[in-house]
Amino acid sequence: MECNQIIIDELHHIPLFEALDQSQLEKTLSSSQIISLPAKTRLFESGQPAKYFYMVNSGQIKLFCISPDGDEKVMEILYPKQTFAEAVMFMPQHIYPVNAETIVDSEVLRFDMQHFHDLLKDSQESCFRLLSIMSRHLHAKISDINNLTLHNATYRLVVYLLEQLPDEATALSSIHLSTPKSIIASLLSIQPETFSRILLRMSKQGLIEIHGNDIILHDVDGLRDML
Amino acid sequence: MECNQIIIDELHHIPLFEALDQSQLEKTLSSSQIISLPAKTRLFESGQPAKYFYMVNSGQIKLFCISPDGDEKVMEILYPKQTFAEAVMFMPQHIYPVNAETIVDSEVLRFDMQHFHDLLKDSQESCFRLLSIMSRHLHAKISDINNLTLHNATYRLVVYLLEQLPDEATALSSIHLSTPKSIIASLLSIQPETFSRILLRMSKQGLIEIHGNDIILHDVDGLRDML
DNA sequence: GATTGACCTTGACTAAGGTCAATTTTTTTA
DNA sequence: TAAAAAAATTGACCTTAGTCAAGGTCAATC
Repeated sequence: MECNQIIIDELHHIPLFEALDQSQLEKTLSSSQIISLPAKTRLFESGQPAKYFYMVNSGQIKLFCISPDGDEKVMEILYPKQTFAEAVMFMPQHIYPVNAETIVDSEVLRFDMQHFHDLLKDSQESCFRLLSIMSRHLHAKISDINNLTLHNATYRLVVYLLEQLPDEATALSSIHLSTPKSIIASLLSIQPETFSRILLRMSKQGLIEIHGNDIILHDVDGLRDML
Repeated sequence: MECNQIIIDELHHIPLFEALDQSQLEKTLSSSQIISLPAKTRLFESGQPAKYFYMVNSGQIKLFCISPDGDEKVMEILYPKQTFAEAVMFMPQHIYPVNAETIVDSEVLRFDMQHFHDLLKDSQESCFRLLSIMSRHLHAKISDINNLTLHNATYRLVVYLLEQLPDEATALSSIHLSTPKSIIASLLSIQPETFSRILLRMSKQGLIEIHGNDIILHDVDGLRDML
Protein backbone atom coordinates (compact mmCIF):
# COMPACT_ATOMS: atom_id res chain seq x y z
CA MET A 1 0.00 0.00 0.00
CA GLU A 2 2.69 2.44 1.07
CA CYS A 3 4.71 1.20 -1.80
CA ASN A 4 1.81 1.64 -4.21
CA GLN A 5 1.28 5.21 -3.13
CA ILE A 6 4.84 6.00 -4.12
CA ILE A 7 4.22 4.63 -7.59
CA ILE A 8 0.91 6.51 -7.80
CA ASP A 9 2.69 9.74 -6.96
CA GLU A 10 5.12 9.03 -9.75
CA LEU A 11 2.36 8.23 -12.23
CA HIS A 12 0.82 11.55 -11.42
CA HIS A 13 3.69 13.26 -13.20
CA ILE A 14 3.43 11.15 -16.34
CA PRO A 15 1.55 13.07 -19.06
CA LEU A 16 -0.78 10.19 -19.86
CA PHE A 17 -1.91 9.86 -16.25
CA GLU A 18 -1.78 13.48 -15.12
CA ALA A 19 -5.51 14.01 -15.43
CA LEU A 20 -6.52 11.00 -13.35
CA ASP A 21 -7.61 11.32 -9.75
CA GLN A 22 -6.40 9.19 -6.87
CA SER A 23 -9.03 6.49 -7.23
CA GLN A 24 -8.57 6.25 -10.99
CA LEU A 25 -4.83 5.95 -10.53
CA GLU A 26 -5.36 3.23 -7.95
CA LYS A 27 -7.53 1.28 -10.36
CA THR A 28 -5.05 1.78 -13.15
CA LEU A 29 -2.20 0.59 -11.01
CA SER A 30 -4.13 -2.41 -9.73
CA SER A 31 -4.60 -3.62 -13.29
CA SER A 32 -0.91 -3.24 -14.02
CA GLN A 33 2.21 -5.28 -13.35
CA ILE A 34 5.85 -4.49 -12.79
CA ILE A 35 7.97 -6.65 -15.02
CA SER A 36 11.73 -7.12 -14.92
CA LEU A 37 13.42 -8.07 -18.14
CA PRO A 38 17.03 -8.95 -18.95
CA ALA A 39 18.74 -7.22 -21.89
CA LYS A 40 17.55 -8.18 -25.39
CA THR A 41 14.19 -9.51 -24.30
CA ARG A 42 11.28 -9.16 -26.68
CA LEU A 43 8.29 -7.39 -25.13
CA PHE A 44 6.05 -7.72 -28.14
CA GLU A 45 6.25 -8.32 -31.86
CA SER A 46 4.85 -6.45 -34.79
CA GLY A 47 1.65 -8.12 -35.90
CA GLN A 48 0.77 -9.51 -32.50
CA PRO A 49 -2.59 -8.71 -30.93
CA ALA A 50 -2.04 -5.87 -28.47
CA LYS A 51 -3.29 -6.33 -24.92
CA TYR A 52 -0.89 -4.05 -23.06
CA PHE A 53 0.83 -0.73 -23.19
CA TYR A 54 3.89 0.13 -21.12
CA MET A 55 5.90 2.60 -19.17
CA VAL A 56 9.67 2.32 -18.78
CA ASN A 57 10.71 2.22 -15.17
CA SER A 58 14.39 1.66 -15.67
CA GLY A 59 16.64 0.65 -18.52
CA GLN A 60 16.12 1.22 -22.25
CA ILE A 61 13.69 -0.18 -24.80
CA LYS A 62 13.90 0.00 -28.57
CA LEU A 63 10.94 -0.02 -30.93
CA PHE A 64 11.91 -1.33 -34.33
CA CYS A 65 10.78 -2.82 -37.62
CA ILE A 66 12.35 -5.64 -39.60
CA SER A 67 12.47 -5.87 -43.38
CA PRO A 68 11.72 -9.13 -45.22
CA ASP A 69 15.46 -9.82 -45.46
CA GLY A 70 16.17 -9.20 -41.81
CA ASP A 71 17.40 -5.61 -41.80
CA GLU A 72 16.40 -3.72 -38.70
CA LYS A 73 15.22 -0.14 -38.43
CA VAL A 74 15.01 1.35 -34.94
CA MET A 75 12.01 3.68 -34.75
CA GLU A 76 12.44 4.89 -31.21
CA ILE A 77 14.55 4.46 -28.12
CA LEU A 78 12.63 4.74 -24.86
CA TYR A 79 14.00 5.86 -21.53
CA PRO A 80 12.60 5.85 -17.97
CA LYS A 81 9.25 7.58 -17.42
CA GLN A 82 8.27 7.25 -21.06
CA THR A 83 5.08 5.42 -21.93
CA PHE A 84 4.79 3.52 -25.20
CA ALA A 85 2.27 1.64 -27.31
CA GLU A 86 -0.59 3.74 -25.88
CA ALA A 87 -1.54 4.74 -29.40
CA VAL A 88 -2.09 1.09 -30.30
CA MET A 89 -5.19 1.21 -28.11
CA PHE A 90 -6.98 3.02 -30.90
CA MET A 91 -5.51 1.25 -33.88
CA PRO A 92 -7.88 -0.87 -35.90
CA GLN A 93 -7.62 -4.48 -34.76
CA HIS A 94 -5.34 -3.69 -31.83
CA ILE A 95 -2.21 -4.99 -33.48
CA TYR A 96 1.29 -3.81 -32.52
CA PRO A 97 2.81 -2.10 -35.56
CA VAL A 98 6.41 -2.53 -34.38
CA ASN A 99 8.60 -4.79 -32.27
CA ALA A 100 9.78 -3.87 -28.80
CA GLU A 101 12.91 -5.20 -27.12
CA THR A 102 14.98 -4.26 -24.11
CA ILE A 103 18.42 -2.90 -24.95
CA VAL A 104 19.75 -3.39 -21.43
CA ASP A 105 18.30 -4.98 -18.30
CA SER A 106 15.07 -3.09 -17.78
CA GLU A 107 11.98 -2.82 -15.67
CA VAL A 108 8.65 -1.85 -17.17
CA LEU A 109 5.19 -1.19 -15.85
CA ARG A 110 2.64 -3.04 -17.97
CA PHE A 111 -0.90 -1.66 -18.23
CA ASP A 112 -4.02 -3.38 -19.40
CA MET A 113 -5.28 -1.63 -22.54
CA GLN A 114 -8.91 -2.62 -22.22
CA HIS A 115 -8.96 -1.41 -18.66
CA PHE A 116 -7.46 1.96 -19.51
CA HIS A 117 -9.67 2.28 -22.57
CA ASP A 118 -12.72 1.92 -20.32
CA LEU A 119 -11.30 4.46 -17.92
CA LEU A 120 -10.84 6.97 -20.75
CA LYS A 121 -14.59 6.91 -21.33
CA ASP A 122 -15.02 8.61 -17.99
CA SER A 123 -12.15 11.03 -18.28
CA GLN A 124 -12.53 13.50 -21.08
CA GLU A 125 -9.46 15.26 -19.82
CA SER A 126 -7.39 12.12 -20.15
CA CYS A 127 -8.65 11.72 -23.69
CA PHE A 128 -7.29 15.17 -24.39
CA ARG A 129 -3.94 14.21 -22.85
CA LEU A 130 -3.78 11.20 -25.09
CA LEU A 131 -4.71 13.32 -28.08
CA SER A 132 -1.84 15.66 -27.19
CA ILE A 133 0.57 12.80 -26.81
CA MET A 134 -0.43 11.30 -30.11
CA SER A 135 -0.25 14.59 -31.96
CA ARG A 136 3.25 15.02 -30.60
CA HIS A 137 4.17 11.54 -31.82
CA LEU A 138 2.71 12.31 -35.20
CA HIS A 139 4.65 15.54 -35.40
CA ALA A 140 7.82 13.68 -34.45
CA LYS A 141 7.28 11.16 -37.24
CA ILE A 142 6.67 13.93 -39.77
CA SER A 143 9.89 15.50 -38.65
CA ASP A 144 11.68 12.14 -39.02
CA ILE A 145 10.42 11.79 -42.59
CA ASN A 146 11.66 15.29 -43.23
CA ASN A 147 15.09 14.51 -41.97
CA LEU A 148 15.23 11.28 -43.94
CA THR A 149 14.17 12.77 -47.23
CA LEU A 150 15.48 16.33 -47.16
CA HIS A 151 18.70 15.95 -45.21
CA ASN A 152 21.80 13.80 -45.41
CA ALA A 153 23.32 11.46 -42.87
CA THR A 154 25.69 14.06 -41.43
CA TYR A 155 22.86 16.52 -40.87
CA ARG A 156 20.79 13.87 -39.08
CA LEU A 157 23.71 12.95 -36.86
CA VAL A 158 24.42 16.58 -35.97
CA VAL A 159 20.74 17.10 -35.11
CA TYR A 160 20.92 14.07 -32.86
CA LEU A 161 24.05 15.27 -31.10
CA LEU A 162 22.60 18.71 -30.48
CA GLU A 163 19.39 17.18 -29.16
CA GLN A 164 21.45 15.40 -26.53
CA LEU A 165 22.69 18.66 -25.08
CA PRO A 166 21.05 19.51 -21.76
CA ASP A 167 19.72 22.97 -22.61
CA GLU A 168 22.00 25.96 -22.51
CA ALA A 169 25.64 25.30 -23.23
CA THR A 170 27.06 27.28 -26.11
CA ALA A 171 30.63 26.72 -25.12
CA LEU A 172 32.46 23.47 -24.65
CA SER A 173 29.89 20.79 -23.90
CA SER A 174 30.10 17.09 -23.52
CA ILE A 175 27.52 14.41 -24.09
CA HIS A 176 27.36 10.74 -23.27
CA LEU A 177 25.88 8.12 -25.58
CA SER A 178 24.08 5.79 -23.20
CA THR A 179 22.94 3.57 -26.07
CA PRO A 180 25.19 1.46 -28.35
CA LYS A 181 26.30 3.41 -31.41
CA SER A 182 24.88 0.78 -33.74
CA ILE A 183 21.40 1.35 -32.31
CA ILE A 184 21.68 5.12 -32.57
CA ALA A 185 22.89 4.62 -36.13
CA SER A 186 19.81 2.59 -36.95
CA LEU A 187 17.60 5.21 -35.33
CA LEU A 188 19.12 7.77 -37.68
CA SER A 189 18.97 5.33 -40.61
CA ILE A 190 22.71 5.25 -41.05
CA GLN A 191 24.91 2.15 -41.29
CA PRO A 192 27.27 1.70 -38.32
CA GLU A 193 30.25 2.06 -40.66
CA THR A 194 28.99 5.36 -42.01
CA PHE A 195 28.12 6.55 -38.51
CA SER A 196 31.68 5.89 -37.44
CA ARG A 197 33.15 7.61 -40.47
CA ILE A 198 31.02 10.74 -40.00
CA LEU A 199 32.14 11.06 -36.37
CA LEU A 200 35.74 10.59 -37.47
CA ARG A 201 35.41 13.28 -40.12
CA MET A 202 33.85 15.71 -37.67
CA SER A 203 36.58 15.10 -35.14
CA LYS A 204 39.23 15.69 -37.85
CA GLN A 205 37.50 19.00 -38.55
CA GLY A 206 37.93 19.86 -34.89
CA LEU A 207 34.18 20.05 -34.28
CA ILE A 208 34.11 17.21 -31.79
CA GLU A 209 36.35 14.90 -29.82
CA ILE A 210 35.47 11.26 -29.34
CA HIS A 211 36.32 9.19 -26.27
CA GLY A 212 34.39 5.98 -26.66
CA ASN A 213 30.82 6.82 -25.80
CA ASP A 214 31.65 10.29 -24.58
CA ILE A 215 31.75 13.05 -27.14
CA ILE A 216 33.03 16.53 -26.48
CA LEU A 217 31.38 19.12 -28.67
CA HIS A 218 34.20 21.58 -29.26
CA ASP A 219 32.20 23.91 -31.43
CA VAL A 220 28.48 23.87 -30.71
CA ASP A 221 27.89 26.95 -32.82
CA GLY A 222 29.87 25.42 -35.66
CA LEU A 223 27.64 22.37 -35.47
CA ARG A 224 24.50 24.52 -35.40
CA ASP A 225 25.79 26.33 -38.49
CA MET A 226 25.80 23.04 -40.37
CA LEU A 227 21.99 22.93 -40.16
CA MET B 1 -31.30 25.37 -45.04
CA GLU B 2 -32.17 22.65 -47.51
CA CYS B 3 -28.72 23.01 -48.90
CA ASN B 4 -27.15 22.82 -45.45
CA GLN B 5 -29.03 19.62 -44.67
CA ILE B 6 -27.43 17.99 -47.70
CA ILE B 7 -23.98 18.93 -46.45
CA ILE B 8 -24.86 17.73 -42.96
CA ASP B 9 -25.92 14.38 -44.36
CA GLU B 10 -22.57 14.17 -46.10
CA LEU B 11 -20.64 15.09 -42.98
CA HIS B 12 -22.39 12.31 -41.18
CA HIS B 13 -20.39 9.83 -43.23
CA ILE B 14 -17.03 11.45 -42.51
CA PRO B 15 -15.22 9.53 -39.75
CA LEU B 16 -14.41 12.65 -37.75
CA PHE B 17 -18.06 13.74 -37.63
CA GLU B 18 -19.81 10.38 -37.49
CA ALA B 19 -20.43 10.54 -33.77
CA LEU B 20 -22.05 13.97 -33.78
CA ASP B 21 -25.81 14.42 -33.59
CA GLN B 22 -27.90 16.69 -35.80
CA SER B 23 -27.58 19.74 -33.59
CA GLN B 24 -23.85 19.32 -33.12
CA LEU B 25 -23.41 18.98 -36.87
CA GLU B 26 -25.46 22.10 -37.43
CA LYS B 27 -23.28 24.05 -35.05
CA THR B 28 -20.14 22.66 -36.63
CA LEU B 29 -21.32 23.60 -40.08
CA SER B 30 -22.40 27.07 -39.01
CA SER B 31 -18.87 27.79 -37.85
CA SER B 32 -17.42 26.60 -41.15
CA GLN B 33 -16.99 28.06 -44.60
CA ILE B 34 -16.89 26.69 -48.09
CA ILE B 35 -13.86 28.03 -49.91
CA SER B 36 -13.05 27.76 -53.59
CA LEU B 37 -9.42 27.89 -54.56
CA PRO B 38 -7.66 27.90 -57.91
CA ALA B 39 -4.82 25.46 -58.57
CA LYS B 40 -1.56 26.07 -56.69
CA THR B 41 -3.07 28.18 -53.95
CA ARG B 42 -1.48 28.03 -50.53
CA LEU B 43 -3.98 27.13 -47.78
CA PHE B 44 -1.54 27.43 -44.93
CA GLU B 45 2.16 27.41 -44.27
CA SER B 46 4.30 25.42 -41.92
CA GLY B 47 5.00 27.49 -38.83
CA GLN B 48 1.82 29.53 -39.05
CA PRO B 49 -0.58 29.64 -36.11
CA ALA B 50 -3.35 27.16 -36.83
CA LYS B 51 -6.93 28.39 -36.59
CA TYR B 52 -8.63 25.99 -39.00
CA PHE B 53 -8.76 22.42 -40.13
CA TYR B 54 -10.24 21.32 -43.42
CA MET B 55 -12.15 18.82 -45.50
CA VAL B 56 -11.62 18.43 -49.23
CA ASN B 57 -14.85 18.88 -51.15
CA SER B 58 -13.44 18.63 -54.62
CA GLY B 59 -10.01 18.75 -56.21
CA GLN B 60 -6.68 17.73 -54.70
CA ILE B 61 -4.50 19.16 -51.95
CA LYS B 62 -0.89 18.37 -51.16
CA LEU B 63 0.71 18.60 -47.75
CA PHE B 64 4.42 19.17 -48.02
CA CYS B 65 7.62 20.32 -46.36
CA ILE B 66 10.38 22.46 -47.78
CA SER B 67 14.07 22.11 -46.98
CA PRO B 68 16.28 25.13 -46.31
CA ASP B 69 17.47 25.03 -49.93
CA GLY B 70 14.02 24.83 -51.43
CA ASP B 71 13.58 21.12 -52.05
CA GLU B 72 10.04 19.95 -51.58
CA LYS B 73 8.83 16.74 -49.97
CA VAL B 74 5.16 15.88 -50.43
CA MET B 75 3.87 14.23 -47.27
CA GLU B 76 0.35 13.49 -48.36
CA ILE B 77 -2.05 13.99 -51.23
CA LEU B 78 -5.63 14.58 -50.16
CA TYR B 79 -8.74 13.75 -52.15
CA PRO B 80 -12.44 14.58 -51.67
CA LYS B 81 -14.05 13.63 -48.38
CA GLN B 82 -10.71 13.59 -46.58
CA THR B 83 -10.22 15.83 -43.57
CA PHE B 84 -6.79 17.23 -42.76
CA ALA B 85 -4.97 19.23 -40.10
CA GLU B 86 -7.37 17.94 -37.41
CA ALA B 87 -4.41 16.62 -35.48
CA VAL B 88 -2.96 20.13 -35.27
CA MET B 89 -5.76 20.95 -32.83
CA PHE B 90 -3.82 19.12 -30.15
CA MET B 91 -0.32 20.10 -31.06
CA PRO B 92 1.51 22.30 -28.63
CA GLN B 93 1.16 25.94 -29.69
CA HIS B 94 -1.29 25.17 -32.51
CA ILE B 95 1.22 25.57 -35.28
CA TYR B 96 0.83 23.90 -38.68
CA PRO B 97 3.76 21.50 -39.11
CA VAL B 98 3.50 21.38 -42.93
CA ASN B 99 2.41 23.47 -45.88
CA ALA B 100 -0.84 22.89 -47.76
CA GLU B 101 -1.50 23.82 -51.36
CA THR B 102 -4.10 22.97 -53.97
CA ILE B 103 -2.80 20.87 -56.84
CA VAL B 104 -5.77 21.61 -59.09
CA ASP B 105 -8.78 23.91 -58.70
CA SER B 106 -10.35 22.78 -55.46
CA GLU B 107 -13.11 23.43 -53.00
CA VAL B 108 -12.59 22.91 -49.28
CA LEU B 109 -14.73 23.14 -46.19
CA ARG B 110 -12.91 25.11 -43.50
CA PHE B 111 -13.71 24.41 -39.85
CA ASP B 112 -12.94 26.49 -36.84
CA MET B 113 -10.56 24.59 -34.58
CA GLN B 114 -11.47 26.30 -31.34
CA HIS B 115 -15.12 25.67 -31.99
CA PHE B 116 -14.62 21.98 -32.71
CA HIS B 117 -12.25 21.64 -29.79
CA ASP B 118 -15.00 22.92 -27.49
CA LEU B 119 -17.47 20.55 -29.05
CA LEU B 120 -15.16 17.60 -28.39
CA LYS B 121 -15.41 18.30 -24.68
CA ASP B 122 -19.03 17.24 -24.84
CA SER B 123 -18.58 14.29 -27.14
CA GLN B 124 -16.48 11.53 -25.71
CA GLU B 125 -17.35 9.42 -28.72
CA SER B 126 -15.96 12.03 -31.08
CA CYS B 127 -12.80 12.12 -29.03
CA PHE B 128 -12.48 8.40 -29.65
CA ARG B 129 -13.03 8.91 -33.38
CA LEU B 130 -10.26 11.47 -33.43
CA LEU B 131 -8.03 9.13 -31.47
CA SER B 132 -8.70 6.45 -34.09
CA ILE B 133 -7.98 8.81 -36.93
CA MET B 134 -4.76 9.97 -35.34
CA SER B 135 -3.58 6.46 -34.55
CA ARG B 136 -4.19 5.56 -38.18
CA HIS B 137 -2.16 8.59 -39.29
CA LEU B 138 0.60 7.60 -36.92
CA HIS B 139 0.61 4.07 -38.24
CA ALA B 140 0.74 5.38 -41.79
CA LYS B 141 3.77 7.51 -40.97
CA ILE B 142 5.52 4.57 -39.34
CA SER B 143 4.86 2.59 -42.47
CA ASP B 144 6.24 5.45 -44.59
CA ILE B 145 9.44 5.49 -42.56
CA ASN B 146 9.66 1.76 -43.04
CA ASN B 147 9.37 2.06 -46.77
CA LEU B 148 11.89 4.87 -46.90
CA THR B 149 14.52 3.13 -44.84
CA LEU B 150 14.05 -0.57 -45.56
CA HIS B 151 12.95 -0.53 -49.19
CA ASN B 152 14.28 0.93 -52.41
CA ALA B 153 12.63 3.29 -54.86
CA THR B 154 11.28 0.51 -57.10
CA TYR B 155 9.63 -1.23 -54.17
CA ARG B 156 7.98 1.99 -53.04
CA LEU B 157 6.68 2.67 -56.52
CA VAL B 158 5.29 -0.85 -56.88
CA VAL B 159 3.55 -0.53 -53.51
CA TYR B 160 2.03 2.71 -54.69
CA LEU B 161 0.81 1.22 -57.95
CA LEU B 162 -0.75 -1.76 -56.22
CA GLU B 163 -2.46 0.55 -53.71
CA GLN B 164 -4.16 2.29 -56.61
CA LEU B 165 -5.89 -0.92 -57.69
CA PRO B 166 -9.60 -0.87 -56.85
CA ASP B 167 -9.79 -4.07 -54.82
CA GLU B 168 -9.96 -7.43 -56.56
CA ALA B 169 -8.29 -7.56 -59.94
CA THR B 170 -5.65 -10.25 -60.23
CA ALA B 171 -5.68 -10.26 -64.02
CA LEU B 172 -5.04 -7.38 -66.40
CA SER B 173 -5.83 -4.18 -64.54
CA SER B 174 -5.47 -0.58 -65.41
CA ILE B 175 -4.96 2.44 -63.19
CA HIS B 176 -5.07 6.16 -63.80
CA LEU B 177 -2.71 8.64 -62.18
CA SER B 178 -4.91 11.62 -61.41
CA THR B 179 -1.98 13.55 -59.92
CA PRO B 180 1.10 14.81 -61.80
CA LYS B 181 3.89 12.22 -61.79
CA SER B 182 6.32 14.69 -60.25
CA ILE B 183 4.08 15.04 -57.21
CA ILE B 184 3.64 11.30 -56.85
CA ALA B 185 7.41 11.01 -57.18
CA SER B 186 7.91 13.45 -54.32
CA LEU B 187 5.34 11.58 -52.23
CA LEU B 188 7.43 8.44 -52.73
CA SER B 189 10.67 10.39 -52.18
CA ILE B 190 11.97 9.69 -55.65
CA GLN B 191 13.28 12.23 -58.16
CA PRO B 192 11.06 12.66 -61.24
CA GLU B 193 13.87 11.38 -63.45
CA THR B 194 14.26 8.22 -61.40
CA PHE B 195 10.50 7.77 -61.28
CA SER B 196 10.37 7.88 -65.04
CA ARG B 197 13.27 5.45 -65.41
CA ILE B 198 11.74 2.92 -63.03
CA LEU B 199 8.47 2.93 -64.97
CA LEU B 200 10.43 2.50 -68.20
CA ARG B 201 12.34 -0.43 -66.80
CA MET B 202 9.18 -2.12 -65.58
CA SER B 203 7.51 -1.66 -68.94
CA LYS B 204 10.57 -3.15 -70.68
CA GLN B 205 10.21 -6.14 -68.36
CA GLY B 206 6.64 -6.51 -69.56
CA LEU B 207 5.18 -5.86 -66.13
CA ILE B 208 3.34 -2.70 -67.11
CA GLU B 209 2.40 -0.62 -70.11
CA ILE B 210 2.43 3.16 -69.92
CA HIS B 211 0.10 5.46 -71.81
CA GLY B 212 0.66 8.89 -70.34
CA ASN B 213 -1.12 8.90 -67.02
CA ASP B 214 -2.77 5.55 -67.62
CA ILE B 215 -0.84 2.48 -66.64
CA ILE B 216 -1.85 -1.04 -67.53
CA LEU B 217 -0.62 -3.56 -65.02
CA HIS B 218 0.09 -6.59 -67.18
CA ASP B 219 1.28 -8.79 -64.37
CA VAL B 220 -0.20 -7.91 -60.99
CA ASP B 221 1.07 -11.13 -59.45
CA GLY B 222 4.50 -10.44 -60.85
CA LEU B 223 4.42 -7.00 -59.23
CA ARG B 224 3.24 -8.49 -55.94
CA ASP B 225 6.14 -10.96 -56.11
CA MET B 226 8.57 -8.05 -56.13
CA LEU B 227 7.54 -7.18 -52.58
C1' DG C 1 -1.60 26.73 -86.25
C1' DA C 2 2.49 28.83 -84.03
C1' DT C 3 3.99 29.88 -79.33
C1' DT C 4 4.36 29.35 -74.62
C1' DG C 5 4.79 26.85 -70.52
C1' DA C 6 4.32 22.83 -67.63
C1' DC C 7 5.59 18.41 -67.29
C1' DC C 8 7.96 14.34 -68.59
C1' DT C 9 11.72 11.64 -70.55
C1' DT C 10 16.40 10.42 -71.75
C1' DG C 11 21.46 10.41 -71.54
C1' DA C 12 25.93 11.10 -69.34
C1' DC C 13 28.02 11.69 -65.22
C1' DT C 14 28.61 11.94 -60.04
C1' DA C 15 28.39 11.37 -55.24
C1' DA C 16 26.66 9.69 -51.00
C1' DG C 17 26.40 6.14 -48.59
C1' DG C 18 26.12 1.01 -48.59
C1' DT C 19 28.57 -3.57 -48.70
C1' DC C 20 32.09 -6.76 -47.67
C1' DA C 21 36.00 -8.08 -45.27
C1' DA C 22 39.64 -7.53 -42.10
C1' DT C 23 41.19 -5.62 -37.76
C1' DT C 24 40.96 -3.43 -33.37
C1' DT C 25 38.71 -2.33 -29.17
C1' DT C 26 35.65 -3.22 -25.58
C1' DT C 27 32.85 -6.06 -22.86
C1' DT C 28 31.43 -10.27 -21.02
C1' DT C 29 32.03 -14.54 -19.17
C1' DA C 30 34.32 -18.56 -17.76
C1' DT D 1 42.89 -12.94 -15.99
C1' DA D 2 42.38 -15.41 -20.18
C1' DA D 3 39.24 -16.45 -23.70
C1' DA D 4 35.33 -15.50 -26.24
C1' DA D 5 31.91 -12.60 -27.93
C1' DA D 6 30.16 -8.28 -29.25
C1' DA D 7 30.79 -3.78 -30.92
C1' DA D 8 33.29 -0.41 -33.37
C1' DT D 9 36.49 1.00 -36.74
C1' DT D 10 38.92 1.15 -41.08
C1' DG D 11 39.89 0.27 -45.99
C1' DA D 12 38.61 -0.93 -50.71
C1' DC D 13 35.09 -1.18 -53.69
C1' DC D 14 30.34 -0.84 -55.53
C1' DT D 15 25.51 0.47 -56.28
C1' DT D 16 21.66 3.23 -56.21
C1' DA D 17 19.73 7.05 -57.11
C1' DG D 18 20.72 12.03 -57.62
C1' DT D 19 22.30 15.88 -60.63
C1' DC D 20 22.68 18.46 -64.70
C1' DA D 21 21.50 19.37 -69.21
C1' DA D 22 19.10 18.70 -73.37
C1' DG D 23 15.20 17.51 -75.78
C1' DG D 24 10.40 15.89 -76.26
C1' DT D 25 5.28 15.95 -75.52
C1' DC D 26 1.02 17.84 -74.63
C1' DA D 27 -2.39 21.31 -73.74
C1' DA D 28 -3.66 25.96 -73.40
C1' DT D 29 -3.68 30.39 -75.50
C1' DC D 30 -3.13 34.09 -78.57
